Amino acid sequence: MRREEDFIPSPVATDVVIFTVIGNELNVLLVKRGKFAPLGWSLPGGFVGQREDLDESAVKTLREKTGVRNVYLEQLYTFGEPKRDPRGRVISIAYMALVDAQMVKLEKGKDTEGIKWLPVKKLPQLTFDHRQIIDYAKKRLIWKMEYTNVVFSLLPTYFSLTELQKVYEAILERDLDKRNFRRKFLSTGLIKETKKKSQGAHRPATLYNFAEKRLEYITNPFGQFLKK
Amino acid sequence: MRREEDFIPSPVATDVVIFTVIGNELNVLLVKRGKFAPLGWSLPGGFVGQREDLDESAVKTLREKTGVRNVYLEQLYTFGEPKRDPRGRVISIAYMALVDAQMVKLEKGKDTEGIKWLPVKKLPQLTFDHRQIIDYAKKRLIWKMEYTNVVFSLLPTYFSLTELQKVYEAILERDLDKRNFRRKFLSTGLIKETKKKSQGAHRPATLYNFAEKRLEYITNPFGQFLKK
DNA sequence: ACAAAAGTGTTGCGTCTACACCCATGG
DNA sequence: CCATGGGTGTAGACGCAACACTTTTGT
Repeated sequence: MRREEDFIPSPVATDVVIFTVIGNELNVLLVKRGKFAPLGWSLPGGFVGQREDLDESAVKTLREKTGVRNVYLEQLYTFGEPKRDPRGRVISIAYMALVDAQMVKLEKGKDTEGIKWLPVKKLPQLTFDHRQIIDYAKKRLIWKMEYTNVVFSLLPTYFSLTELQKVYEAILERDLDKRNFRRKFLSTGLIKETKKKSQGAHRPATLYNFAEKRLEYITNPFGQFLKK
Repeated sequence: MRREEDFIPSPVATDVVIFTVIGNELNVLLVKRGKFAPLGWSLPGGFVGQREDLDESAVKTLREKTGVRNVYLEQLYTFGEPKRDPRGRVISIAYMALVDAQMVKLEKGKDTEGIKWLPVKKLPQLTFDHRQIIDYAKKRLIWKMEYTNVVFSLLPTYFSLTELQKVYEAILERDLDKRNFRRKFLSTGLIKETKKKSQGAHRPATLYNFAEKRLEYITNPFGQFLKK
């Protein structure tokens, strides 16, 4: 069925789009390649080991760059256009991870000059097809925000409804109605009121936490989760 | 970042879940491996060539087995569990294709004893993790049926509303209300009435065709496309 | 007392669901 | 004329969008 020459294997890598929300903006973690060409900002990633599961490879990248584990991680898509890497063919399995920025300590690798959160709306030029991968990841994230409770990965354990709403607004890039948002979210049963209150200069907000920190599809009622 | 030994590349293959609807049932195309172990029913697939795009590789498999081209084809997910293939590590990029069974002429490959449509609800034991791949593909298909017009790939150019409904019912595995189905589908503007009529023993049905044979997300109104 | 953020209900509109009978044709 | 599948409308329930003021706290 296939020609013999075709059986020569290609290197396989994983690249991880790590998102977080900082100050009302969606940010992505990028590393500046400083040692090997092509230089410039890239997604963190690495080759998949011989005996390594694909998810493991992505988890390892995530742990090496951010120090976090046990966060939301999802396989997105596999990019394999033969010329996507100018140095030779590499097939890349893209992952998306969602983290609470407060939990992250950025750790520079030895091949990299820098590692930084950059706002998705104002990205510099990126190496390879990484811009395309991020665009795809963002679309998927928007979808997931509307139909699932993935948002829990972007927030600390205790949070106010306003903080929750701000995360949605940052990612959907539109304002939501406060009363409708609260009614809708509370009716899902995904979050529980706690006895804690926020502290600060103004009226303290009731803090909530998630009933279950695992991915749930919102089927109540069915239909788009958030309209306006 | 990665250990040297990890750079040894693994073979990469594509496996294609080819669906069609035959007689009110969703079917999948399987080949019976007759030459090389492990013997038994498998998804059609092949290794990705050195200079071959991933989509191309899937298209090639599809063409070799069914003779069709220009049908709906979508990358699904990449399976890479190190022991998924007992002969050694193979990373497999799964695709889903949708075809109109009438357009297909099954073509036996030289490594295969047989090639056959089998109903998804009563599959025999499959080799590797192919059962899992089909289960995943089916979930994705159900989703796409509800939110997009992918159904056009499963039907001939001209079709009646009843035929259209039967395809939905086969895949969603539930009955739909005839009046609601018609109203809903017609209101999307995705199909056009034609002057043709079906022939047969009873009252002739008006035949329709698709306004555009490209994938459209149904955003009218937003929300689940088909309830009951 | 004032600034700032938290919190709270109602109404109108549109979409979805459930449901039963007549129509056109071939045999 | 009968069997078979094609084709049609309405009413009630429910979810969604729009909208503005009061409360609580720290300073």
